[in-house]
Amino acid sequence: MLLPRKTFAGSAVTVAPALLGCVLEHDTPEGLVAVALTEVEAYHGQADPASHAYRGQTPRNAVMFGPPGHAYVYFTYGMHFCVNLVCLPEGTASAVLLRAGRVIDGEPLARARRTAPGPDGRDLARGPARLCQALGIDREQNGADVCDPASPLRVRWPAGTGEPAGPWAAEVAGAAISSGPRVGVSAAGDRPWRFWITGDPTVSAYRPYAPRRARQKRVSAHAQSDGTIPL
DNA sequence: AGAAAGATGCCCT
DNA sequence: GGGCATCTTTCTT
Repeated sequence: MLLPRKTFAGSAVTVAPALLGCVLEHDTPEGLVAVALTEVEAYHGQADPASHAYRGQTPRNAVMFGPPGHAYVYFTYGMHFCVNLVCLPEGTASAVLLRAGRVIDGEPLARARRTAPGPDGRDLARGPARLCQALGIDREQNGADVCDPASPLRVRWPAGTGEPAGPWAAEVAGAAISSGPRVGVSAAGDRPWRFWITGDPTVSAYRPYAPRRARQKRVSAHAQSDGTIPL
């Protein structure tokens, strides 16, 4: 069961933790690879100095300003792709960067796509660029509608579940959610807009930008009944 | 026109 | 822990 578009109606900061535990799958001629999302980051559009949309709309970030529920894929460092899911209505830019996941389907294909898969499956999709590599996501998927059942790239609830009534999908499965500073972000690095499944081995190993006193903060207990985070 | 930096990952020491 | 690979966007750092 795919996530309905209204899942992406809120801002990235509220949508990001709700995506943890949900499944991103990419169906290609080579086969299907699916990952359960374990780590995400929110980028809050033009109000966020770290967002690609901070300085307004450009050809590159146009998808971020489009309707919610679409994939914004960008190329970086001359060799890597990263994928975001767009939030908020058309005309506004807010997106969730998908940083890591656990491969739950199509592991042989994911392993074949990765250049340095490592001995265990933990790092198959650990890190935003590795996640894209494992799933075979590149420029072709920029703008893809992840809410469309006919789309090769889509997002669904965990198997056998529907929309969680109160808590988030990851918590339905008994996991706790943590938040902390974003990775590689110098501007606004203090905002705890990185979310991950507590203790999950597939969460990327990078330290937060300002790690010294930026202690991890548990947000699960602070979540409101509608699944949003008080800011 | 040109340059600098970037929401990184890999491999080597 | 650090250098390298290597390209696109954006602004003239």
